[in-house]
Parts: sequence; structure tokens; C-alpha cells
Amino acid sequence: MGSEVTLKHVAEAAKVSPTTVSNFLNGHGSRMSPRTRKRVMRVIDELGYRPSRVARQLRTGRAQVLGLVVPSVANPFWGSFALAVEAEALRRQQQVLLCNSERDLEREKAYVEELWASGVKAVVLGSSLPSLDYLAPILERGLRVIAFDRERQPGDPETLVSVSVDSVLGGRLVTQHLLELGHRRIGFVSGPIATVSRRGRLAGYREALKLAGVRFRRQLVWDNVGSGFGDVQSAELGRRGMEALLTLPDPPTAVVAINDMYAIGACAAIRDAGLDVPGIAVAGFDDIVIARLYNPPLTTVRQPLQEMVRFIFDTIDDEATGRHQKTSRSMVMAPELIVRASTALPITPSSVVRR
Amino acid sequence: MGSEVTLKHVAEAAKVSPTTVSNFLNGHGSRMSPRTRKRVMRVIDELGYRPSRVARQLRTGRAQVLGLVVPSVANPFWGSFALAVEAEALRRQQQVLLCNSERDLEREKAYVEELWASGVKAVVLGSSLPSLDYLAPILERGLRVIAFDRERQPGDPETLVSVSVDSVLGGRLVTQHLLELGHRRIGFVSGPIATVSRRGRLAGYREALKLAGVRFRRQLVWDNVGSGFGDVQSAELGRRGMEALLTLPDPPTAVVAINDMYAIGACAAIRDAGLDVPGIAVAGFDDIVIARLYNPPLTTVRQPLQEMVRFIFDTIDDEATGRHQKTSRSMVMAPELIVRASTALPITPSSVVRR
DNA sequence: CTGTTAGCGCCTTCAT
DNA sequence: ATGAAGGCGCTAACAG
Repeated sequence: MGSEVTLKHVAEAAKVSPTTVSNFLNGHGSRMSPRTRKRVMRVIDELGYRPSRVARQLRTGRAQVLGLVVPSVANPFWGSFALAVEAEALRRQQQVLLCNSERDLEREKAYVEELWASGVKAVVLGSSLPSLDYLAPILERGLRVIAFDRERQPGDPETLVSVSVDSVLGGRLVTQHLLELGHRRIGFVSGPIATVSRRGRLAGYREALKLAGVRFRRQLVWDNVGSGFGDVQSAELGRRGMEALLTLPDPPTAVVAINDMYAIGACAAIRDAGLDVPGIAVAGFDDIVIARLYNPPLTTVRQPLQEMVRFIFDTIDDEATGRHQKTSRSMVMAPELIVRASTALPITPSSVVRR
Repeated sequence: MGSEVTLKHVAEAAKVSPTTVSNFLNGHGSRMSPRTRKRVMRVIDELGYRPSRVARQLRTGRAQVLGLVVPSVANPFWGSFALAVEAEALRRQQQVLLCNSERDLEREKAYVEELWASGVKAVVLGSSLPSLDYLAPILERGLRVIAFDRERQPGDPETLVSVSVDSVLGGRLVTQHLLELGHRRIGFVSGPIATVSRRGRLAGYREALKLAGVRFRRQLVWDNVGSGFGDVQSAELGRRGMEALLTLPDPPTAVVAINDMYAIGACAAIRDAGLDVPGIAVAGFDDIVIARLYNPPLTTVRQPLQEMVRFIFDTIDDEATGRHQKTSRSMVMAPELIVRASTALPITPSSVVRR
């Protein structure tokens, strides 16, 4: 039961030294006669020996584990992201330690430290809070952190890497789309605007309004400062936000939701109020799989997940080998507006692309 | 940079032996004078020392990591499940290593072995394949495996533990519901029926038909043996399946989808065909968050996630301490039918509960 | 109360 | 082509 097969056992059974077995394991098969190699191979197989990752890591200092911190995999966007990261990690023989921060600073911090203590050398940090100063000491010790969905901020630690879409542009694109359709009272539904990307999306919204000469009205922005901050209930929050906006004396005719889950909640609220979508137009963010399949299909802003994941791993490789040469410290990608029926009007402007 | 602070450094700086520091770390603070304790504490803080989990694990053999293998977190059901497991693990000071098997046997197997090699002592295995014989050798060595969403099978290894809902009952419940509404041509949309729970759901469907005296017709079951088997595209598969069923000379008037993602895809297909839901009734499984918020809200079968997660951890605790006493090797929970508008009829039978 | 000792399983010079 | 020795950072006897 407790007697695990170790390298030593293999060596004894194969009548060779531990070194030889180790050499075999580490691809130095050429350093021994074909006969010995065969024997070692056979014994390993017979005993069902698996080298201990723990011991190996303690010895070499190298871990083949990647940390991944996301707000919550209950949101399909983060689920898909986690899946994409894991798929790429698998290809590179790495494991992924998944952590759900629930957008809680303390929890995020605890996780990052825990990961570092576990020997993890690189952490992908999803949608993080405005200030990542708490990372400074741990970055200095050599942890590589790639922030995802969070554009690089002025005061950020030097060695922090960022990958994200241009969230301001994203916010501007959806809002302009709604403005072009003729909407003038456009709501904004979100949880607390306490991440960089959320701030960006809101800023884009305001920017678009300004460019169109529409006055920004605070009461059209629902950001639920009251309750919790997790993504677990994001759809529920979207619903509540929309309910609140609908009770305004002058309710919005269209609404920008902070992400697709909120948008779905908003749609439900609209129906519950006896209205319909796109009678009130709704747009989201992220283009989760369900967005296209919702009824009506959701207008949204897509993030180029695959490319972003590729950049993340290029960065990790890059820093693992030389001294961050090929890849930059900040990658901002273009968000793509996807127009669907949830923001349709009787007369569809010919300028927009439908899918 | 590479110079990490170790316990030894702390000991030197605090002018005590490594043992004392170790004792301090492991809660044996009482084994030293208050003065020493204070000093140690201060030095640890000043140096920013964090004990190496790797070394500790190598030494003690204890890991604070739990393995979690699911088909794909891109499906919100598994996302929610992963979140629930992680939340409970966090409470018990454990980390979770997340792996997406994509329902691929080789991949699942590779992950389990990888986890074992990493020193993981317990693995939660989501929705696994009919035969888990490959686990036998690794179970004998002491790995604890808790299968989730997979009822215990006759030939299963002795020490395997199972938690699941009664999937046959679940399949029967939805199907009977549709039958009660008067439907007689009821389709079944699924990916390959290659897991225990899927087989169970289909068996329940057939059982219900039989009890109602309705003949089972193979062509009403779409199980897409052709293409892939991941959950990534489950909604897409649902859509394709429904499309196929709609082209039958005698298309179904209602359909049972293997899960909510498939159901959502099926709904999209129905709309694309110019029909509507519940004009064709659609029911799913799992009660993902979005089910309630879909348009129309989806009838589905709920699994008691919280209780199941609790059982999982009770089991782990149990086996960790004594010799599996309190908990059993097989826990089958009751699925709950949730009736919503996606299976509504003009006249709603008064016997069903609405939410 | 505190220190000394002996490894956990593996990799890596350095010899042979 | 193979083997012996040392140590990664930590804990757990066992002494003092």
C-alpha cells in the first residue's frame, strides 16, 4: 500500500545503479548499452514505476505546472479560457493549477502566494484588480505573471506582462453601434466597476456618448456597489440591474451589459417585465458560446482567445529561455463587434456585418 | 533572483536551529519560549520567507492538492461543479489541479497517472467512461478515486467510490413529463452514448416510453457517432442533432437533450427551422445557471451539486483518517425535475411544480 | 526548551 | 558504459 516504487527499486531489480535509471528517464538513453537500456525499460514497465514529480522538482527546481487564476469558471467565458490555456499547456507537457479568485483581492493574493510556494514559476492572472502592487515582492523573486484581460497600467511592476483586448475600444464599439441604430437612452449594466477592463468598457461607453453628443447620465449606469462581487451570480446581477433600470421614470431603450452573462440576465428581466428583446436592445461582451445560440442571438464583443493564449505561452517560453526578447510586456488586441439579433431594428443598417 | 529564502536562512538569522523554525511553522509554537517565538516570527516576516511546499511534501508524503478531472469546463455545468469543489477544497486548505479530459480515455488515463506522480492522493473523476479498469493498479497503490456523475458498475474496482444522481430515473422523469403533456413522438439528442450517465438517461427514456406503451424508435435517437466527443461543442452538436431530427418524414414534437447545452443548441435549430419552442418541446439535464434565464426557460433535471460535493469531501476525510467507515462506496442521489416554459402547453397540468 | 541527525526520491557532477 | 556521493528544503525522531 504505502510502498511506492522508487528509482532505487528499479535500479536494484535491473541490477544497475540509480544513475543509469535516471539517465534513462532523462533521455540520455544513449549513455548505456542497448542491452541495459532494454532491461531498464522492462523493469520500469513491470514494476509500473512512475518517477516522483515532487522529488524531481525539489532537485531540479523546475516545475511543469502553470498557475491559472480566473474570477470564476462558472462563467463560460472563463471556462473556455481555462480550457484553451489547459489545451496549450498539455501540448507543452504542463499541468494547470486552477484557482477561482471570485474577484476577491485577498483570495487572489493568497492563491498567487500559494502557487509560488508550490514551486510554480509562471502564473496567468485573469481579470485582475486595478492595482497589482502586491505582486512586486514576489515578482522580484522570479515569479512570472501574465495578466489577462487587464491592460497594462502606469504604475505596474516592471516585469509584469499584460495581454488583453482594448477594452475602451470595445466599449466604444458596442455603444456606437447602438447609437447608430438611433438609441439615445442607453443603459449600462455591470457589477462593481473595480477591474481595469470594466473601467475601460465603461470609459468606452462614455466616449461614444460624448462623440455622439449624447449626455452621460449616471442613473443609467447600474453597477451594484451593494452586493457581492463574484461572477457566480453574474447573470443574476444582470437581471437585477436591468430590473432597476426598467423602473426608472425614463427607462433606457438599449443596454450595454458588462459581459454576456449579464446580458442574458438582462434579457430575462426584460421578458419578465412583459417587454421583449430587441424591443429593448441588449449587447454583451466576450461572445461566449451561448451568445450565438441565445434567443435572440446576442450582439457582443469578441475577444480573440486563441491568439491571446498563444501570446501567453510565447511569453512564458521567451522568459524561460533568454531574457524576454521576442515578446513585449504589453499586448493589446483588437476587440471585434459581433452584431446579432438582440440589437436588431426593423431597418437594419447595411453597414454592419451579420453572423 | 534565484536565491530563495529557506528555512535554514531563517534559522541562522534568528540564531536558532532549523528544528525550532520548523516547529514554529507546524503549530508547535508552544515548544519554545515566547521570546524565541517572537524572534522567529519577526525574521520570517522580514525575510518574507515562505516554506517550500515541494520539500514539505517530499518529506511528509502529504499533499494538499486534490485532482479534479472533468470533461470540459467550457460546459457551465462542469464549470459550476469545479467551482463548488474548489470552494470546499479552499475551506480545507487544499489546492485543486484541474484537468479537462474531453471525454477521451487516453487523456483521462494520462491525467490520472500524472496526478498520482505529482503526489496527489485523491482524485475526483467527472463523468467517466463505462470501464474504469485501468484504475485498478493505481488504486491498489493507494490513490483514492471518487467518480462523479457515474453510478457504480458491477465490475468496478472495490475501492472506487461513486457519487451521482440516478440517471435512469432522471431520464424517466423528463420523458414521462413529456408523455403526460401528450407527446408521443419524442426525440433524444445526444453525443455518443459512451458514458454511464448517458446510457442511464437513455435507458430511462426508453423505460418511460415502454411504461406508456409508446414504441421506441431508433431513428428518433440522434447520438452522432460520427464526429468528436468533447463537450466543447456540445451546444453545436445539439443544434446539429435537432436539425437532423427535423428532417425526418415524421419529426418529433418534443425532444429530450442529453444536457442543457445540447438543449440550447436544439432550441436554436428549432428557431432556425422557422419553428418555435415550446411548439416543439425541449428538455435538458443539469439545470445550468443559464437554463432558467434562457428564452424560453428550460425544463431540466437538476443534480444536487452541493450535497454531492459535500459527500465527496466527507469521503476523502473518511478515508484519510480511519478506514472508510461513515461513508459508503456508492451514493446515488435523487434527480429533480424542474418544469419550465420550454415544455409548456396551452393547458398546463396542475400536477407539476413551476419555478 | 532547543539542537543534532537522518533521510524523503531524485538528479548531477565527478570518478572509474 | 556505469557507479558513488552529495544535496535540493524540509520534518521527525531522538538527545541534551
